[in-house]
Amino acid sequence: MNWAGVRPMEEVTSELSERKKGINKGAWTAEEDRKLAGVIEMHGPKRWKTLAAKAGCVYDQNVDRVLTISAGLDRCGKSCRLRWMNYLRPDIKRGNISDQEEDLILRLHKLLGNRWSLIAGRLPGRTDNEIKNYWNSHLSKKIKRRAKQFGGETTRGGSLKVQSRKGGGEAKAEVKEEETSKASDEESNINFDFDDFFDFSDENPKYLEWLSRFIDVNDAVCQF
DNA sequence: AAAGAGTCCAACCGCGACCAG
DNA sequence: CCTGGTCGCGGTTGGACTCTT
Repeated sequence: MNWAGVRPMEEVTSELSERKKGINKGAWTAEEDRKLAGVIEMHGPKRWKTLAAKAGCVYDQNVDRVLTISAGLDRCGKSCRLRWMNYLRPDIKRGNISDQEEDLILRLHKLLGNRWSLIAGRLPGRTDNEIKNYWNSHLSKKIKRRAKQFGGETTRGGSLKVQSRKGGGEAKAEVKEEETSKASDEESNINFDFDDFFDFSDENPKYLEWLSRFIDVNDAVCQF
């Protein structure tokens, strides 16, 4: 292989981003998916802006050189990240939310409010977007129906709200007594009730075993 | 069969936090 | 300390699909 005239990755990256004036929007095509998956396979799911520019390049990491350049992804880094996180990731679980998962979502939402990423973190293979959509399309209605049915009585304990921490790094749920998450307030006639949340007395053992894979119940109780 | 209403979900947007220079 | 780039989050939107009339 003759490397003469083959340019370093950094040079190509900056040229590609220069070239890109129009950013593509809307639904992703199979070709875009393939390009994005390819470039993530090589570089890992990070530096999304750079990845978007690199997609379309055939890159040999052994020699840090670009072998060929085809049309890249006219997508912003944000869009690439979202596509990967919500659709392309290999560990994504497809299919319907099970009853057990639904129950866990309900419990976690009571505890955390609209902290979808935290909730998703307890449900392997499920994305925050998926859970958020599921909540908005199924569960919120279900709860409203139930509340109507039982005359709005949804709580018997004190309320606990979770500070919303938008953006940045790993999620740290800071539990605070006074906080206002606009969205959680909306549903939050549903106040958190420790007794209720951790009351597994009527659960069958099989479910508890499943649940314990995602929540260390003892740990959780101790934290409060 | 057609039109309107309702539902679902992928994708976009705006914002705030983090971090390197 | 400040600033710009980047990332991740929750809210919202819009189009495709399904259901109802």
